[in-house]
Amino acid sequence: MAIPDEDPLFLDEFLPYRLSVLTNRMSDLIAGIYRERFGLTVAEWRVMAVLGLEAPLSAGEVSQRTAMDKVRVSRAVNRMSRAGLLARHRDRADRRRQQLALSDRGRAIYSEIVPVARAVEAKIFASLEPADRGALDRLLVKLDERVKALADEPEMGPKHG
Amino acid sequence: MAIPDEDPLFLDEFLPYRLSVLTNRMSDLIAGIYRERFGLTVAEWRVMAVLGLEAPLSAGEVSQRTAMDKVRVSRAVNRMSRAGLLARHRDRADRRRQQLALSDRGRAIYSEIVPVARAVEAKIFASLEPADRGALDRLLVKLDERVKALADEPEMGPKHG
DNA sequence: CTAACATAGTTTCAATTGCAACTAAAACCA
DNA sequence: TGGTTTTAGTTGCAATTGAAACTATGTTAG
Repeated sequence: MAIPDEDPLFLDEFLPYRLSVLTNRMSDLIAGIYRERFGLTVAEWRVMAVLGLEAPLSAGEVSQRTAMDKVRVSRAVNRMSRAGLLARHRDRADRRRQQLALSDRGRAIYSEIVPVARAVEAKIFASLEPADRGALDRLLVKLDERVKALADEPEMGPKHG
Repeated sequence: MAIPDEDPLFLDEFLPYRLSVLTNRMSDLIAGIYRERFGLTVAEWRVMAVLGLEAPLSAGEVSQRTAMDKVRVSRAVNRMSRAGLLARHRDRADRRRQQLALSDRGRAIYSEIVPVARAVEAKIFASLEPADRGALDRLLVKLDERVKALADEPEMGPKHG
């Protein structure tokens, strides 16, 4: 038999699968909240989150800080600019860049959305003891390092190896 | 000031964000391996994983077991059928359904891919002590339950509330 | 039996995505 | 200085996605 009965692979015990399903569920939940209450996509929320903390930033800097590629940032910035949530000024020193910063309206929404984001996070993690949260934090750090390292290995690398 | 300096929200300390970034990195890594070595997408791998364990299944059953919507399953099944990886037979008792099962060729690839999937999982989780893995397992169960519960709440629900 | 409804799976269509090509501006260098 | 290369950000395009409509079949109620 080709089926390895001795050591079957159950998808719901397979950690990458479980992590993916959980994360997608969580993302959908959160995306729904941002969309409904603020008319923002997750990409836009991320741009807002970094600009709310540190501004002005160039699109490239936003890209690094949000782990989103520059196309996604460009589009999020465009929508937000059209919606009057942020201002873009060409950087005088380097006219390829633009300095991005939240507008008053953007900052107002930022002030509203941050507590909501915290509340959602709190609701999600309410099932975890404080010790569990520390553990989760530690695990995520380890896994993230590991996955980044693996992605850089030639044998496992991204794209064609 | 609109910026809550007292309690700033750092994106890289925000758990939904961190989970999302980690999972996307992991997915990209794994997707690359399946694609390169077996010419399969993640959706196809999932279909293969459940059919390798239990067959025949209908598309709907595959959909439940893989947490993928029926459109995605339909397309994965189509590609796999064209590639000769699985056989579809109309269910005699209910001619709307089809019974899906891996072909010999599908089973051969299944036998090859399962150890690879395990090896990738092992590589990713090699940085974790056995106790850590137990902890991760426990945390994922708790979080998944929690997120599912929240998604069903009217106030947080999916789509328009 | 038949009309209404329900379900399995496919297809259509519009939105999202990201790679690659592009434009504009800077940096390098000979 | 002027040509080549690099970088910031945008746009074109093709692939992916999923909601909603659709087709075919099955079930239920009258």
